[in-house]
Amino acid sequence: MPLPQTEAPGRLQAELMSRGLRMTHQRRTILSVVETAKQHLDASQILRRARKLDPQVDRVTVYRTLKLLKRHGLVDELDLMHMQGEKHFYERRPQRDHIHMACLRCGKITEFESDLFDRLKGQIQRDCQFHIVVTRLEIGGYCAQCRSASKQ
Amino acid sequence: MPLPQTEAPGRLQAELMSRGLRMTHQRRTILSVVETAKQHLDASQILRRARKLDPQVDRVTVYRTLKLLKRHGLVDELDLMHMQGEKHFYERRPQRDHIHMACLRCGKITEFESDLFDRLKGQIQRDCQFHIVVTRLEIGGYCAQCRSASKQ
DNA sequence: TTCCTGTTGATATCGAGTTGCAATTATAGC
DNA sequence: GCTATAATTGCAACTCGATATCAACAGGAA
Repeated sequence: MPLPQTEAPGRLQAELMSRGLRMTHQRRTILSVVETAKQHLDASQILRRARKLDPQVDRVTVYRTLKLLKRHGLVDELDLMHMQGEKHFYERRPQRDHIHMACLRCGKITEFESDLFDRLKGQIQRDCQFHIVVTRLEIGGYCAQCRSASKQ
Repeated sequence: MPLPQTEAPGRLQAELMSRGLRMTHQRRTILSVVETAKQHLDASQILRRARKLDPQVDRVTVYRTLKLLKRHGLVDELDLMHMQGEKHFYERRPQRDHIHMACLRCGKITEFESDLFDRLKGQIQRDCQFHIVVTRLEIGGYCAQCRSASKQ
């Protein structure tokens, strides 16, 4: 019995299709996982979730699909300061770049947008004649909660 | 015949000793490699250079020493946008944080300091109540040379 | 010089990611 | 709706950076 294909195509899927890429069942599954993720997932987490939807999906296909999405600028790859080994995390590329802050004590990841960051990128493009394609600003430190907790 | 131990101890070595850490021959060798590096080196390059000074130095000791230096905030670990596989690169932590720009075409790494970056960090500390320990801003794109080369 | 503890090296191992290749399948053209 | 074909997939073996274990060793305080 075929799975119900009633859900809306999703932005990632529409993007890939408009670029003339084949839309396989596996890709649809992986894209839906990435698209609906509410946190930063690594490749093995994406695989696990994809397998729940379609047990046939292979590790290799996840890696290949992530590489494809990255190459097309549809997802960003994060390291999150290597706080969890050498894992890489993925998120849909947002409209506006943001900064990732990782608390070295509790591990919480916070996101932050800033005009200053946008201006900094503008300065770099101008002063260095460097055409920016992708940025990654990750900050390690201690979040407000952990700071006040350690003061007591 | 013992190697001449006449060279000045070096800042890294002095730092580690002042923190009460044992100064072994291997550590001295690895520190001198890191300290005199004129480019960003990965672990295997550091090993190769260390072995030229002391063929006894083991891979494992290089990894352990780098981890130690990182933990003490004496070196920074860079990914350089993963342009060369999963290698990590190391550099002595500078007085003032800088940005790394990686050209996606020629691979050149450029460094850049900016008041805006310093102000951005200040904003984050203030607005997010986040105590910054380490930052990493890496930018991928196309350098001036490659941009003008591709226009012809 | 001695002793104790931190450090090292050899080996095995881990885990993320990749490669080669035969089998499968999406899709364009009829 | 078929068919052809080129892209995609799954499997297995593999690469490579990094880590764990543990016995042997050595820095440095007393």
